[in-house]
Amino acid sequence: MGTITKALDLLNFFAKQKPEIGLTEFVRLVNRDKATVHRHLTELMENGFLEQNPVTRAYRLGPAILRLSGVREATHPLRSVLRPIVEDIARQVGELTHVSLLQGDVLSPALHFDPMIHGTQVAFDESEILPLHATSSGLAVLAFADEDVTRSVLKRPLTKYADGTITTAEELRSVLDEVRRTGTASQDRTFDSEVCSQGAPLFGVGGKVVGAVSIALPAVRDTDEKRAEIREALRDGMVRITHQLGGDLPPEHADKWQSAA
Amino acid sequence: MGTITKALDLLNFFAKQKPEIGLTEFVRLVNRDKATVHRHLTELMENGFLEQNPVTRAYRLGPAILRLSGVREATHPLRSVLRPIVEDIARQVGELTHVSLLQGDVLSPALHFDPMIHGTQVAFDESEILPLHATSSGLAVLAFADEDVTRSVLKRPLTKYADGTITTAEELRSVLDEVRRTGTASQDRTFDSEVCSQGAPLFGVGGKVVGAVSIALPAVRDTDEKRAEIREALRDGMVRITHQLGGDLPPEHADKWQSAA
DNA sequence: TGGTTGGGTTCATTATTTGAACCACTGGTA
DNA sequence: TACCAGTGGTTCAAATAATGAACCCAACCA
Repeated sequence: MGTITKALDLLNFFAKQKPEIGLTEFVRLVNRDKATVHRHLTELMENGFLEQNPVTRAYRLGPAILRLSGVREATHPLRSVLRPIVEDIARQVGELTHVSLLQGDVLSPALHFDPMIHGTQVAFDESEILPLHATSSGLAVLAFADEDVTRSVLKRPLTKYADGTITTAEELRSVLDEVRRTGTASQDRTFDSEVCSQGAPLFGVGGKVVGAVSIALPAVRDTDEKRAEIREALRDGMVRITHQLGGDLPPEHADKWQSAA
Repeated sequence: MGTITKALDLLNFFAKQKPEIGLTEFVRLVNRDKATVHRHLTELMENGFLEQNPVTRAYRLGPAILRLSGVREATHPLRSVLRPIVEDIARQVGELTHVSLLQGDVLSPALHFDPMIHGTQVAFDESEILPLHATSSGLAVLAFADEDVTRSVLKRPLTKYADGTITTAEELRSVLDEVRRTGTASQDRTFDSEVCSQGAPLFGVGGKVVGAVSIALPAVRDTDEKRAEIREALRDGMVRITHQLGGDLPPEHADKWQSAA
């Protein structure tokens, strides 16, 4: 792990629930020497990626992020392109729909929309990083990703998040086979103990997986009919989004989703 | 310059006009060894800060940025808090108004709004980094910043952007004295050869400068009356924004702006 | 066929990162 | 008052990780 990665990794600990993190807490989180962490933090700060709360001395994300996201969105307007499609899917099935992008061996949420037509909702945190092995999005990605992504996921222990989480390599492989057969991943309480979800992969140019679109709903609403309805919506949605991204369905798998269109 | 800074520095070359940059172009831009640049780029990519155009192999900003800006905006809603005030100021004077934040010895645009009521407009690029010595925002910041910021600006040569750019240390110091007296910085064609602007500092907790609010207009519209009108709007605006940010005016200077309220 | 420009890699050398121990401050408390 | 535990931050020798000259490969083109 290079110095750059170590430093950038620090940024991943920020989330909506954790907007400010102090030096000592960081040291505990990453299990590295205090001096090292401190130097990384100050260097990130000098570059505007962090700023320091002047009273608590805790660190928070800095203004450089704002500028960069401005550039990214201005030149590659992913969110604005995705938003109408995602909202459409969400309204169609009446449940929270989100798109995440593959980033190394982890998923980074890009956009979500909840039509809010039910009394209970899934609490989706757009700022939280999603593990590949414990989410339907992640499994949809893994199933169609290069073999080395799967290998790098298996290198680390498969953290158990909820009752349904896959924790063994064999189980994972067999689930991935199933996902490859059907084209969508279906998960029951694998990441959150009250949430079920289904996901479908998204492809970029050349048929490479770039992320996933997924629909999540409270386990209590997860009936068989609803599940079928969601699967159809995802098949349709993943084709639309992939096309919008300028991507191509991998020819050897294309029939799984296109037949639905 | 540490490795982390070198890597993060690469990200600063992206702007709306330059959304994708190849390896060789990067090498030219930063004047470092190709192998080094390549390693930095791939490490940034592994962390999702960059992604690669699969056909041209050029690099562009990656999805990690999106997630981080989501966290930052969710936990420290700067833009959404600033937007109404900035729009109000812009409509009041009828000219482009923007807020930038101090980031090391450079300014990073955070938000801008153009009421678009005239036939010609200033082309403001929210993705471009602003130098401190050549913009009214920068001078407003420098005038009230710690002395070491000024020193670090003077360490490097003062790049000439347009006819009016300040290029000598003496000139800069005398202008800063003037800015400290009046509370606002006024600049005539210092960054762009057709644009005039005025700026006022913004303060955070404890009266530390955190950035600037500034109004820019085509030189042809820059009359004496308009200039006075803008100055008043800025004085009023900087007080409102500083308060919104939870900041305090430095007591020894406060009268310069508050008298206007 | 040879020249150019692009992206990417290798490996010995070198310089930068690292971490144990340290200091300084704050708040609690005996 | 003195002591402790908890912050954030710094130092400097030792070790690891970053560096860059030279290299390869592919595409383009004349």
